Amino acid sequence: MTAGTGRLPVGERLPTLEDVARVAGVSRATVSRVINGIRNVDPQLHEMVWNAVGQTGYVPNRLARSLVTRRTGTVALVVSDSESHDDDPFMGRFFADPYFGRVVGGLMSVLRTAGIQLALQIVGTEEQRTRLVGDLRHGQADGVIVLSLPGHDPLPRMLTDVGVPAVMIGRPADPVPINYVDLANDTGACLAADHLVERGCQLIGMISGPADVPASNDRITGFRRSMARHGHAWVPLASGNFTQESGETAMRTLLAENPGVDGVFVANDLMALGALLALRDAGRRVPDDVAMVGFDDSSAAVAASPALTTVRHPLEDMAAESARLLLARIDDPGMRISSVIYEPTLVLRQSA
Amino acid sequence: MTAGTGRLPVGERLPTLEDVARVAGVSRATVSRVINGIRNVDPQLHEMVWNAVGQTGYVPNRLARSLVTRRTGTVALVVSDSESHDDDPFMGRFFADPYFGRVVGGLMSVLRTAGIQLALQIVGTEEQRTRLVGDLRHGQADGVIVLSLPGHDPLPRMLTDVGVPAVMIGRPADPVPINYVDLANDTGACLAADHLVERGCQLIGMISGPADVPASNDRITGFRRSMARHGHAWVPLASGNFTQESGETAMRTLLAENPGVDGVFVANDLMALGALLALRDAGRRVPDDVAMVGFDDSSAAVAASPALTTVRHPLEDMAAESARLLLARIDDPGMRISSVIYEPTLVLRQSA
DNA sequence: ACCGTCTCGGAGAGCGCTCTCCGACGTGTG
DNA sequence: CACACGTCGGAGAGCGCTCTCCGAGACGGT
Repeated sequence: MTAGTGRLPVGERLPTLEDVARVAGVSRATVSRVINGIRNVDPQLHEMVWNAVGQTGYVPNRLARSLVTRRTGTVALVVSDSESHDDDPFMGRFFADPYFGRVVGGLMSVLRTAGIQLALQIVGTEEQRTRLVGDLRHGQADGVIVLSLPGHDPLPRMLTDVGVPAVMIGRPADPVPINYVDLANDTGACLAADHLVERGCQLIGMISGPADVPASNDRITGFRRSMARHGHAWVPLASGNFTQESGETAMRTLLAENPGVDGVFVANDLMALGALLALRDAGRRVPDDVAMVGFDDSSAAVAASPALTTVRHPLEDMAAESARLLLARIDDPGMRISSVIYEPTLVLRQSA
Repeated sequence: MTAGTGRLPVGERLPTLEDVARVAGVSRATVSRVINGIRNVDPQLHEMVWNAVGQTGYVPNRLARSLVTRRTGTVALVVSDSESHDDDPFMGRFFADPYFGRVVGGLMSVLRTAGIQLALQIVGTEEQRTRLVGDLRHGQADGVIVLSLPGHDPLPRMLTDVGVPAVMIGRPADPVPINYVDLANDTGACLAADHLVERGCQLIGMISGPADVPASNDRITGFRRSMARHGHAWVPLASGNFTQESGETAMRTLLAENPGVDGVFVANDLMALGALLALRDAGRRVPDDVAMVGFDDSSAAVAASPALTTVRHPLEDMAAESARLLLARIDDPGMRISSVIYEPTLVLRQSA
């Protein structure tokens, strides 16, 4: 606990372009040209200007610049949650999940080299959504990365309607002409199903996420399709909400309804962790009695015991790609809308 | 893959204050007053203005407003890493760690209700640091939350020198007159030591983090102090870097050098996870042969098997508090510098 | 010697907003 | 009836920057 006054540089006006111009003995325009490296300026003036910049300690004011250039050097990361409202504890869970961090990490790996900062926005209410779109139209950010949460979100449509450069991570629930980067979730589920079947499992169940999340839904359909191909028209299914607890509960349900289950595909690693607990409680060994395949290849997968065989989700790469896509889109607004789908791979460990 | 033109509202200029004024038949100043709810404006004009706003679909331009008010409604979250440089893979690890997400979640819980957005900045190089400070002086953000990484970081000092409102999460390595929010790491370590001793452990070791991180260092000194008080002047120590792998390695080292170890305090849960693996490999049961206490109470702690007894680190609360502190500081720049230290608690589970 | 042509720097008009004046008007007082 | 006083809206000067003109000068061709 130290006391202090905060030493505000009261009245100490920061040097402006005008000041630099005065010191260098040229006009504002010339300084601006030099600073922005534009065209042919006499080398001598060029040097005088840089000297003046050094002398005054001038730093351009990004705000003022943005006002006229309509470029901010900022990309917004909006976490849109159309269902929940302001103080929803759900958001806490969301941020604690590695998903968020991995996305941010992937985005930043591209953005930071481009010198662009990420502005995090959470929108829940209708009003916030409208305000966000309004701000974006004004060029508050050069573009936006949308992370869509459960439910049918009106935001993607609103964004495309006003022509704001946008890229979604994860396919939008409703068909919207928007760039997106996604994982072939169905293929991933197929991988899991194939592996469990090849392993000799006879009764294979699935623990799914909420059906209204496209990614989750795709995993279900992919799994069912693959299982059907292997001659299992019907598969036992229990659903959770991607949390560990829900995975535990779902596993118990599955076990109760299908005591003979000897293989299970869990739609994300966190739920798989919970499922593992439930199996242990039930006295089933993994993988001997029940084989398990997770999804995401998160750090939880290697931390689990037994370590989880899981479908690898290259989230960082996808986030990085979405950043690249957005940047390209910003540079060329006429760019046609395109999306890139990543193929998942199966990572073999001990659980199956 | 859909094709489209991106529907830019070319030439469709957004309505400005001027436009609203024209429609309402008043002056710009009056519209501004109404929009900002200032002073006594004739109720009739008041209504006319709001009608005009509705008619035109006017949305204030935050940039333009910020330019004159010197307020942006943005707080910067800077992750300062004085040691590493641009493409350091370390950052990837950092973001994937729940630490980052928990901090963001805590910050946002406060900021979003205040209608403030978070701008994420990563600064590695000297140049980036200077630029950041320059931008901040210009009011690019109203204040900044600093997340300090390993090493002695010059950023806190730079920030206070120019009088930018700033709050650190985690005590600065060097004494700097800056607001910060921290955890009583030493107390937490004492808690762990006391518990292991009370449990009857005879030879208690520690797996620490890097010594140059203040938080990590405090855990070491706290642990040593408490152990000394219990009559153990010397304690076996192995250090890691907070990753799971490093925890595994450290545990092996500890085991090799002190085969009789029957208790271990691990400076974070992630390393504890690794240590658990190493112990299993070595055929030691937890907690029967070796008792273990972790630190953080992260999701990894409950996911581990056995579930980890750990020191709870109320990171979300701390982040929220730091946001509150910053907001207060922004409102009242003369506020004296103060810091708040949180007390950790021990969460008992199975590992000890 | 005259006239395009080209190079390069300056003047100045904004970008969209806020906020300080200042003047107009209405009311109460000597 | 003249004057002070208070209320409220408008004019206009910025905030710090960019960028489009435009004019001055240099240069070469006829």
